[in-house]
Amino acid sequence: MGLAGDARRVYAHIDMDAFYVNVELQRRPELRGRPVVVAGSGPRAVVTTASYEARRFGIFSATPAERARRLCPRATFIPPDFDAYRARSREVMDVLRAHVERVEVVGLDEAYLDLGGFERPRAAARRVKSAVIDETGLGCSVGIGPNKLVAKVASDADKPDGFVVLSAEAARERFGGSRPGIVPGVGPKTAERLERQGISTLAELGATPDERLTEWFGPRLGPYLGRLARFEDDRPFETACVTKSESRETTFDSDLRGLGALEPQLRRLTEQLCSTLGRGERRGRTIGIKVRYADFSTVTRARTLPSPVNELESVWRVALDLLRRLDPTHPVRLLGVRVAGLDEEVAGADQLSLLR
DNA sequence: TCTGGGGTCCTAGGACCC
DNA sequence: TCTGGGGTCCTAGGACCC
Repeated sequence: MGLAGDARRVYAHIDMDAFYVNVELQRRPELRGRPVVVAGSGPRAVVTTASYEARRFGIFSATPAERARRLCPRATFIPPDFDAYRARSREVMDVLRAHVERVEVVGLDEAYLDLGGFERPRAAARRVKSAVIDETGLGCSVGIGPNKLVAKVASDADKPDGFVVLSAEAARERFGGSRPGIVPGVGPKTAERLERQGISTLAELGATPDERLTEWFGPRLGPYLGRLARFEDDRPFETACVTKSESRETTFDSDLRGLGALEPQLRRLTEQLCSTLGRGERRGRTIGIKVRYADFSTVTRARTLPSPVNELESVWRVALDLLRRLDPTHPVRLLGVRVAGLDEEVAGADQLSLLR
C-alpha cells in the first residue's frame, strides 16, 4: 500500500455529497428519497445541485432549470439560499479543523486535509468522516492519496458516502481506461482536442511523449496534461487563500439593448460590489466590466488606476466610462463589474506611507 | 439543451524602460 | 536606416473549477 512509505505526503479530499440539496433536506425532511433540485426560478436559471434521485432523470449541475422541469416535472424545485449554505459550510470546516491542523478549503463543499503528521492517516480520515456526519448530519465522500490530485479523484470515485484510498499507481490502474475529463484540469475543450488527436483515455494520454503533447498544447500545458494523466501532482498545500478580485454580474431575464437600459443595471451592480468591498475595507486598482451578447460572445474592458479604490463614485466613474466607450449596440444578456488587484492593497498602503 | 455567478490561472501582444 | 534583448506592467480572451 504505497502510502505507508511516505508519511510526509498523505492527503485527504473531503467532498460533501449533494451539499446544497442535503442542507435543504434537513429543513424539509419529508422530501428525503425524492427528486429535489436546487435552482433559481428565472427563465435563464440553471440547476445548482440535484439530489441523487433527480440525477437519475438526467438532471445535473448547470442543467438549465427549464429543461430540468421537463425532465422531471414531479421534482421539488427549491431556490438557492447561499447564506444558509455558507453558514453550514463553516460548521463543516470547523469540524475538519477540530481534527486536523492543516485544512485547505476549496469551496463551500470541499476541502483538502494534510494527514502527513498522522501515524495512521487512514484511521484519522475515518474519524473525520464520522465526525462530519455526526456533528452536522451531512454526508460526505473521502479520497486519500499521495497528492491532492489522487485524493480528489478518489473522493469522486465512489460517491455518495465514499471512502477510497489510492496510491498513484493504483489510480493509474483504476482510471487508465477512463476519459481524460475525469481529472480536474482537463475540461471539455481540452478533452475534445485530445479526442481529435485520437486520445480518449487517461492511459493513452499518460503514455503520449511530452514532445507530442508540446506540439499540440504548448510547452507548459502539454507536459502538464501528461503529468495529470499519470496522477503526478506536486501542487503545494495552501491553508490561507488571498482573494484577488471580486465581481458582481447578472444575466437578464431578457436581453437589454442600449446604454439607457444598461447604465442603471451597471449602477446597481457597482453599488452592491462597493458595499461588500467597503465592509471588508478592501480596495483594488483595476476596474473592469464584462458584457455578454445574445450570441454568448463575451467581451471585457478594464482600466488600472494609480492607487486602489473601493468608493462607489470612484469605481462607478471608471465602470461607466468603460461601458460608454464600449457602447454595446447588439442585445446584451449579461452585464458585470469587477474590482481586481485586491491583494496589492498592503503594498499600496506601504507606498503611501513612504510618501508621507 | 440556448447555456448562473463567483472565482483562478495562463497566454499573447503592446507599451515602455534600460 | 534599420536595428538587440530583457523585464515589467497592462489589456483581452479563454479555459477551467466549484
